[in-house]
Amino acid sequence: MDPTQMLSRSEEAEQFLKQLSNKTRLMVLCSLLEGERSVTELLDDVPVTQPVLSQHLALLREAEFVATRRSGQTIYYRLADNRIIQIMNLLYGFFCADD
Amino acid sequence: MDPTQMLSRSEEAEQFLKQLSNKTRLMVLCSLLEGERSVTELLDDVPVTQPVLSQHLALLREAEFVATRRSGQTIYYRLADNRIIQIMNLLYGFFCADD
DNA sequence: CCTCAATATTAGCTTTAACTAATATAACTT
DNA sequence: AAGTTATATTAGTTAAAGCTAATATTGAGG
Repeated sequence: MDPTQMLSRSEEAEQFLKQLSNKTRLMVLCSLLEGERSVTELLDDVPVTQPVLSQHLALLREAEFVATRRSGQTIYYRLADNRIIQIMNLLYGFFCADD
Repeated sequence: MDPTQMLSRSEEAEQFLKQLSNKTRLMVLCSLLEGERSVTELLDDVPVTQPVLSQHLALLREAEFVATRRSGQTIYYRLADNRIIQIMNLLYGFFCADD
């Protein structure tokens, strides 16, 4: 591969991985692997304060890893990137299998 | 999964991903996908200075993502973690396919 | 032994990520 | 309209990652 392209591909991949490299975001994504969840439901699963969760959700939205739908005051999050599903399944196998 | 375990699994996964989340390290690992490489050979492939490359190699060694073998003054690096091969192949598909 | 080539390490600086605390917005409920 | 629940945002601080520049180590060859 030509060097300029190799560099820019690795920068994209770096960015992608960094957006994933956080325990709170991983727990959120893992929870969403099972299906749609409201913020309150996520707060039950993930041991963080509400503002911190909200900040991580904002990042996941900006990365377009997740999408949302509103129903009244409740906002439901779901996975929106097939690459995330693939990576999360791999990571699940590495770190969470046989539990 | 029990909450304490979920947290510790996500911390492990976070750590694992962070060690991967760097363009230089990704280029190194990508190069090593094709086989063993000396530091000098890696320097030809990866656009960084020698000390920077060496720092990233140290991190990859500590993570045990790579292993080394010495031959005279030359040190050869190779992939040493099957999880890395799997993730790199996935990332290659996401970011480098059809080039 | 002295020098050169290959590789590694350390210190200092800058940038980026993540947390806390406080506050804001938006939509139901009475 | 006022209160309450659900969610988001912002400012400020701290900690971690990455770079540059300088220097150290290790092995080979004369």
